[in-house]
Order: sequence, then structure tokens, then C-alpha cells
Amino acid sequence: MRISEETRIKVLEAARQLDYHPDITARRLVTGKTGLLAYVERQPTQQAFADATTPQVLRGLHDAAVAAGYEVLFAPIPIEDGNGRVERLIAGRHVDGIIVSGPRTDDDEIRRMIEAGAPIVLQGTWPGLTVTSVDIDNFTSAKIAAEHLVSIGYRRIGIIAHASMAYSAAQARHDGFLRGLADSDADPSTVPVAVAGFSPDSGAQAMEALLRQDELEAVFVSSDTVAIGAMRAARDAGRRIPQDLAVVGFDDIPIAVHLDPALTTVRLPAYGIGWGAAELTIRLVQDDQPRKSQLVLDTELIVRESCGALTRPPPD
Amino acid sequence: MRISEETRIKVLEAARQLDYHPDITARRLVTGKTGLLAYVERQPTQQAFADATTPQVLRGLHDAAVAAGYEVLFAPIPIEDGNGRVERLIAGRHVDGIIVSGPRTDDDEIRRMIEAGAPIVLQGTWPGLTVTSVDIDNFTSAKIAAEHLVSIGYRRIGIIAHASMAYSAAQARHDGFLRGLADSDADPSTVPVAVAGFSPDSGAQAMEALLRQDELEAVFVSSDTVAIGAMRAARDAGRRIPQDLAVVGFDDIPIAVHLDPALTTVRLPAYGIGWGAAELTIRLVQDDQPRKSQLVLDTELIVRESCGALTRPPPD
DNA sequence: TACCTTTGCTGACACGTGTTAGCAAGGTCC
DNA sequence: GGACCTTGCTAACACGTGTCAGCAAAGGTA
Repeated sequence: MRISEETRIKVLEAARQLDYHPDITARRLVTGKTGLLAYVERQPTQQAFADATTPQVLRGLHDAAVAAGYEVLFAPIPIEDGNGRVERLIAGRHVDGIIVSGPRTDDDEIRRMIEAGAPIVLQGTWPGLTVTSVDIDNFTSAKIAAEHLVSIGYRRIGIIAHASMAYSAAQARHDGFLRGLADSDADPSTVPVAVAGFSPDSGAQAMEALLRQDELEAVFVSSDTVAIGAMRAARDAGRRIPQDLAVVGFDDIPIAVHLDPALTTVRLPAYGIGWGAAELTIRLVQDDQPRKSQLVLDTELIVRESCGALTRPPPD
Repeated sequence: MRISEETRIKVLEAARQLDYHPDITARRLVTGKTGLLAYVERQPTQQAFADATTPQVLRGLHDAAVAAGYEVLFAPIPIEDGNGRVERLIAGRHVDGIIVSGPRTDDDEIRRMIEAGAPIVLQGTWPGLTVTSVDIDNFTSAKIAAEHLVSIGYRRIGIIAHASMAYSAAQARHDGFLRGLADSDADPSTVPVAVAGFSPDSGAQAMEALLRQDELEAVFVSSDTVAIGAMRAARDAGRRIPQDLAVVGFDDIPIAVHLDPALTTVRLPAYGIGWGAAELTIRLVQDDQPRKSQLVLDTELIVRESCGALTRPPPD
């Protein structure tokens, strides 16, 4: 469209005098685009409280969305509340695309939408389903954590899974850790495993169960939040960390560095996961021929005090 | 409107067959209501990361909004990024109302909007400005914390303010705590005060400064997040908590109970603050004659291990 | 001068819904 | 039987924008 400079200035001046602001709703109606992305949490509210990485994910998501001219709808919709609320977000044109946090393989609503080709990006993985997703390599990250503990010299090592193996991340971290041990001289089949349920309290119970059962030197807890409870239980049982029991966590939540002892853990790039999820979603929405793609972000082992690597003499 | 039962069923059946879903955008255009509330964070992103209560506030906000038929837009818009982005949320009809978290008295954009009568609810307080808001009684809550420490028997007590006194909550907690001491035989004018800046690291520095300066028995830290760093610094200085130094925090963030020692603190009803903020905003939006109201929620002193009340013998 | 192109602006239309006036059919009352 | 009401449905309009055809004026070419 061609507009003379003179007219352009006159129009802008008039707009200012009349305090004119374009109505986003009318614009949406005619363009057919909302410019909105929904961040959908499928966990129960109580469980979402325990997830200390969500704020960073959400901000990464928001910043990437804003950079591309989008806004973010915050939509924690637990599976139980379901009744098609997620489907209605798309069908009713509330948003252009959806990011799903904490997907579960028994989530029929999300599965239906993915199979119908809805613009959905998963934060996580859905084994057996082709879908656009953002995730880390849980298997390899946990494997590296295992190798670290082995390299320090520990042999009697246990695992506290932060959640049921129905959660693909819990399964992958468990499997990866075992693989890391297998490459050493440890026997994976004898590694004691306790399963927790996202919360610190569940971590404490899992640790109690492990300590009752075995004489361990080190424990891998596949979530920092769960590890906090586990460490507490270990101390209550009279174990000093890391002298009597080494602990390695996963996620690197903001306070991990401030715990006593500071927690050795695998850093999850939460902000980057959010940013990547937004970018993939926007690409999915804007491309004429969207291809399903998987983004895998790097993790990093953050060695602090709880694993004992800084204080324990190297193995003989 | 009167519709016969027969027609109603036929229409619903046809809607199902055609997979009809009402278009929310068209509905918004004609009604002039968006059914959206914006949660606006004014803190810098980095600082927002340190705030462990936001997730609960956000979920309380969301749940109340959904209960009233609204949705929530997540809009962290730091003051620096400003340039009218918040004003445009209302002027461009993105949302019906706004909840502002972390308001600052030097925030000209928000001040303009409030004075213009925009539908804004503050999470917090703005001294000297009549505005609808949700908050706790920071003064009285801190006063109760002081009285608790005094009742245990401590006399040499310091304060770590979690933020600059430019933040009204930091000022109120400081003042309230001093008042609580004044009612005892302590001399408020000699109470050492260090000022931190939201983060655990700033709390550690503040604690180091206090310990260098005085022989203290107890410290009140006006935020749990800051207290985590402060406790770490105290331990690094060789002080056992609570035997050598008692600590009381503020907020009761989710992990406060899992710290070692478990943190005695003032419980901030984060979920309720979010819920109340949404309700006030919706009332502001829907009422023809909206009156500015202030909602003040109750706090509760949660006594755990870090104050020593459970282990220290009562004062003689 | 006749014709074509370029520039710059105007007006009509469409998006999908909520609202409301209007209308036909049937019933009631005196 | 006529006036009036009730019931149940239909059709027109408005919300505020983006798009695009159309048109007038100016400029260029033969």
C-alpha cells in the first residue's frame, strides 16, 4: 500500500489527538489469527506447586513469544478437569497454538488433538507418538551423572526415581543412570530403586526405604525437589552428606546451589526449554507445510558439594 | 429468549454434526468484553526468578478467574521494557482488567493508569495512592515475629531487610518488627539492620555484614529466599542454627519446611492473594459503580526449628 | 490529443457473533 | 368474531478491523 509521507503524518497526528488505539479483537476476527499461545499444564495443581522450574520455563516461553509478536495465555488444566477444555482452546479460536507441559501417555484429549494435527508442542516426550516437542536427553544426562559418581569411587549406589515410570522422563533418567553404572563394574540388576512422587515428602519416604534396605554410599535422585526431602531423611537417619552418603540431583532448581550442602545436579535449561517451545509452536502455526520436529537441548552436570567430589580423595 | 425443547435438541444435534464451536473472538467483538485478565509483573526477569511465591499466586489467580468465566494472560512486563505496553493492554482491548505484581512507587505508567480509573488491582500496596489492592498486614505480621523471638528469650536481635526500603513491603516488615521489639525491653534504636536485594546471595552478604558488626542471638530476615542465603553465610561463619543464631523468615515458600533446620517463618497466603486479586479485578470490571477496596489477608507464624523455640529452654 | 502507467486515496465488503425488532401462528377473553 | 396476548422463530444490524477493487489525478509517451 502506498501512502504519501504528508498523509501518513496527518493520520498519525489525528490518531494521537483522538487517542486512537487499534482494537486487537476486531483485528483478530478479520485476520483469523489470535496472536496467542496457551501454556497448558496437565499436572494436578498440587503437583505443579512442587515444580520449581516452571517459572523459568514460563518466562522463556513468554519472552520468545513476545519477540515474535505473540502473547501467552496461562492455562493450568489438569486432566481431571478436562472435559474438552484444551480442545476448546483451539476449536473456539482462543489461541493459535498450544504448549503442553507434563504430558502423560494416558491423556486422551491431547492424543486426539495431536492425531488430528492440532498445533501442539510438547514440553517433554511421548514415546510412540510423532509430535513436535522440546526436551533434554534425559537418558544421557543421567548416564553422565552415574559416570560421575563411579569416577569418584562409589560402588554401592541407589536410585530414587522422582516419579512413577509411567512418566517418560522418570523412566529415561532411571534407565540412563543404570546404563552409566553398567559401563563401570557395577551390576545394574542389584541396584536398589525407590520410587517417589514429585514432592520432597515422597523423597523422604523413598530415602527411608532405601536406607532401611541397603548400606549405600551414594544415591541419585532424579529431581532436586525430591532430593531435598531425601537429604532431609538421610540426615534424620544420622547420615552426613556427603561424608556418609553422596547425593546427586536433577534439574538444578534455583535454590539447589544454596542448600547445605550445595547440591550436585544436572542442569535443566528451563528458560531455554520455554523459549524453544514457543519458537516451535510459532513455526508450527505460521508454516504452510509444518513438519513435526524435535528440539533437544543440552544439559550440564553441575558439581557442588553433595556428591563429595570436592572433598573425598580420589579412588585408589 | 424462548426456544422450544424440540428445536433446542435439533440445533444442538446439528451443532455436533457440523462440529460447530462458537468463535470467542467474534463474541468478544460484539460484547465488548474480552473475558481476559492480565497478570503483569513489573520486576526485572532476574528478580522474578527469585520469587518462589509467584507460582502459587498465579494459580490462585487463574482458578478464581476460571471460576468466574475468565482466562489469564501472563504478562511479565518489566518497567524498563515499558513504553506503554501495559497501557496498550487496556487501550487495545487485549484484556478487561489487570493485576499488577510488584508495584513500585516510581512506576509512572501504572500511576497514570490508576489515576485515569483503569481497572487495575495491585498485589501489594502503594502508599499515598487510593487503589484497589490485595495484601497482607506486613507490619503486624513482622511485629508478631518479633514478639515470638522476644518471648523465647532473645535480646540481641538483628534485621535483614529483603529489599530496599523503597519497597513498601520491606519498609513495613522492618517497621513492624522494630515495633514488636519496642514493646519488649529492647532498644529499637540500637537494632542492627542490613539491607539485601531479593536474592539468596544478597542475603548471604547481609548476614556477613551483620555478623562482622555485632554479637547477635537472632536475626529476622524479611523473605525466606533471602534467609536461605543468610543461613548459609551464618553456617560458613561457624554459627549453628538455631543454637548459636536463631533465624526467622517471611513468606513460607514451599521448601521452607524442608530446609535444614526447617525455617520458622510467617506464612503468606500466596494462593489466596492470587484468588482475591482475581475476584477484586472481576468486580472492578463488572460493577457499574466500582468502589476501590482493599483486601487484607491473614498471615500465620509457622514455628519450626530455625528459631530455637522447640529446643531452647524457656527464659528464666 | 489520445492513450497508458503510476501514485494515492476511497469505499465496499467480510470476519462470526449478540441483540433486537418483527412476524406468523395459535390461544384467550369478552 | 375481533382485539389482544403469548409463543417461537427469522432476519437485519452492529461491533472494528484488513483487504482489495476501483477511481481520480498526475505524469509520461507517441
